[in-house]
Amino acid sequence: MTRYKVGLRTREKILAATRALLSEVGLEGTTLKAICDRAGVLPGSFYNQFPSKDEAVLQVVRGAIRAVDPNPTDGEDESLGELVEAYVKFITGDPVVARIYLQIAVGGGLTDDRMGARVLRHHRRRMERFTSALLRSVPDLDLAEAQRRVEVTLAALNGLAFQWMLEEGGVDVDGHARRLLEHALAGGGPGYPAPA
Amino acid sequence: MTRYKVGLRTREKILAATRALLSEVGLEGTTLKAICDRAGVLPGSFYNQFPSKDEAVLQVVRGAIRAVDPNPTDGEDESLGELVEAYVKFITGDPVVARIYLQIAVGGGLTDDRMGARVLRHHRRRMERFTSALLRSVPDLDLAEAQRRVEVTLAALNGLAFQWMLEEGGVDVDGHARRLLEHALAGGGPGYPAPA
DNA sequence: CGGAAACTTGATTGTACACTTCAATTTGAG
DNA sequence: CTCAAATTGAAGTGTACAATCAAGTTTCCG
Repeated sequence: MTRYKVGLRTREKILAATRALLSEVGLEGTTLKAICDRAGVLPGSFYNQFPSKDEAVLQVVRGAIRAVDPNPTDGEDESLGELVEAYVKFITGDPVVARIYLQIAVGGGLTDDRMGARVLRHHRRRMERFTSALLRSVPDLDLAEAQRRVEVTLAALNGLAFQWMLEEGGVDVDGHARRLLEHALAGGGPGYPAPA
Repeated sequence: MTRYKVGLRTREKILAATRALLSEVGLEGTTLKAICDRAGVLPGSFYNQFPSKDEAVLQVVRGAIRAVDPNPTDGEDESLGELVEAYVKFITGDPVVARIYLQIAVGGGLTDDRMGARVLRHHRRRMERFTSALLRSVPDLDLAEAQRRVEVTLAALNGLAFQWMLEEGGVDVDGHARRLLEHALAGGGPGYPAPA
C-alpha cells in the first residue's frame, strides 16, 4: 500500500486540476471527466488515487479553508485586522472556497453533505473569532453589541464577496474592508451608532 | 386559440409549483418532473401551457422581481428607506429571487442565459436607484462618496441575505437593515467615517 | 535482477434523469 | 353537436456522469 512517486505526482496533478476547476467553473462544472482531462490522467488512474470524486473535491476545499485561516488552532492573539485581511484574501485571492461557500448555501451541491456541515461550522467559528478579537481590542464592549457589529461586518464582507463574483474586480473589496474594520473598532461599527 | 378556464388554472398551478420549488430547492431541484408532481399535472399538460421549462421559470422570476421593486417605472420620489425595506422583504419574504440571484452569481444555472443578464441588470439598476435616493436625501454629498456608501450598504444587505439562507431566521435582517439605513444617511454610511 | 505491488489505460457499464413529443382521449364552450 | 382546447401517460431522445475492470506497464525494494 505504500505509494510510488508517480502515484503521488498523479495525485497532485488531480488535486491541482480540481482546484482550478472549482474556482473557474464551480462545483457544477467540476466533473470527473473535466478533472481528468485537465490533469492529463485517465479515469482509472483517478480511481486508483481517490475512492470517489467527492473525496478529491473535499480535500481541495479542506486545503483552501486551512490556507485562509490564520493560526487555525490557537486564536488567542489574532487581531481583528488580521482576520479581516485573511477574509479579503479569501474573497479576492483563492476563489475556491468563496464560490463553494456560496454555492452550498444556495443549494447546489455535492452528493455528500459533509460539505454543508463543514461550511456552516466554518462560518460559525469565524463569527466567534471575529467577536472575541473585537472584544480583545475594545474590552469595554457589551457582548451583544460586539456580536451585532461582527454580524454586520461579516455580512458586508460576504456581500462584497457576492458582488466580486458577480463581476470580478467590480468592487474595491480591500478599500471597503479597511473602512469596515475601522468602524467595527472605533465608532458604532458598520452601520451602528456609537453606544450611548 | 381562446383558452378554457381549466387551462388557465393549470397554468396557475404550474407557476405556483415552480415558485415553491425555486425557493425551496433552488434552480437545480426544479426539474420538470418535480414541477409536474407538485402541480398535480402531467408533462403533456405542461407543454400544452408552456413552450419550455425555462419559460415557466423565467416567468416566475420575472414576477418575483416585479413584486419586490416598488414603483418599477418612475423612481423619482422613492426614499432610501422604502428601497431598503423592499430589499429586506425581498430577502426574508419571497426567497425565490434571492436564491436565484445568488445561484446565478455563483455559477449554477439555467440553460438559458437571459437570466444571467437579467439579474445583473437588476443589480445595477438597484445600485443606481439607491444612489440617487441617497443623493436626494443628502444633496450635499459627493457622488463618489454616495456610490461608495451604497456599495457597502448593498453589500451588507446581500451578505445578510446570504446568512439568512445559510440558516433561515438566524439573523435579524430587519434590525440590521434599519441601522444600516440610518448610517448611510447620517454618518459616514456603513463603515465610513463622516466626510472630512 | 526478480517479482510483487502500485500504477496506467481506456473502453465500457450502469444509472439517472432531464426535456420533450405524440397519438389517443376527454373536456369545455358556444 | 362540434371543434378546439386540454389532458393523458407512455415513449423517445439525449446526455452526462460517476464508477469499473481486465489487461498491460512501471516502480522500487530486497
